[in-house]
Amino acid sequence: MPELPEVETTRRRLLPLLLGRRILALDHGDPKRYRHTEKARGKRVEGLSRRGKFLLLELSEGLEAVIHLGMTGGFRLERTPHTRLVFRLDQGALFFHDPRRFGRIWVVERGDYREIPLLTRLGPEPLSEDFRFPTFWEELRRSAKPLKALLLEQRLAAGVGNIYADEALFRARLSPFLKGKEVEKEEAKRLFLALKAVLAEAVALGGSTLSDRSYQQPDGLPGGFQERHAVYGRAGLPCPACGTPIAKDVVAGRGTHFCPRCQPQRPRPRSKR
DNA sequence: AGGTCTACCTGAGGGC
DNA sequence: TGCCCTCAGGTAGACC
Repeated sequence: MPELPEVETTRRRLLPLLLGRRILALDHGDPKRYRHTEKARGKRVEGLSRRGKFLLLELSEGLEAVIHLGMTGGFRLERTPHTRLVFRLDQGALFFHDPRRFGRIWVVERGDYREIPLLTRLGPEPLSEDFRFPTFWEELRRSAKPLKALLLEQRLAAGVGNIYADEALFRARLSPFLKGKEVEKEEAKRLFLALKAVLAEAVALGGSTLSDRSYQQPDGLPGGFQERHAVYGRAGLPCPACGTPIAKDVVAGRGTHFCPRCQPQRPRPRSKR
């Protein structure tokens, strides 16, 4: 599932293919999912950035193409059976592949995100200077929601999805069930640092490619972070830290993996006396 | 306010 | 072998 590291890797690989190119047209037959794409016709690609899980393609004449990969979206150099949209360029083409069709594209006036409310509600970029512990801690302690739900909301940090939420909680040794307001400052600090570390490491390895290979780069290259997963997709397998079998449960409606021993359900029982 | 459920999609994998 | 069922998850929205 494309989360921050996968989207960032996609951005880096697409950059040389798109920068300076002119878009001849975006071809598709699905105007509900791919909005106002006619506006991109004839525009030049001036930049490619990322915000959370959104790719932002800066176009000439003050336009912007906003792309969300959904669960299975990605770019390919050749047409696939699940190509949903084609970027026809002055030199070559790029194929938007998306078996489950959860991906979305909007062409808008630059910065006009009225049709994309989530994009305006995103919290800070966890790998940027904007990600600051005091704000993180203030938001965390105000909420009665479980940590897993908070991480998926995109408010504490933009771009975290199911895989990296589970991996960050494991690294911070915090239960996904623990409520924000039950977290102590030291624990919050661990989570803050774990998020940065796990995301940075995953970006450095090109993200995670799962066994269904739904996520890969345009040239077919897989990511390398899946081999570092400590808990995600490892239910029943031994915890890399203590050997206890990894548990799987549902939190916030999502499959959630954790080590019942390293991530106890209650905050660290403070030793009395 | 938080929790839970459903919908949107389709391929993969388990069970029989 | 083959069919049926369930699951997976990013996000929105309904409802308790």
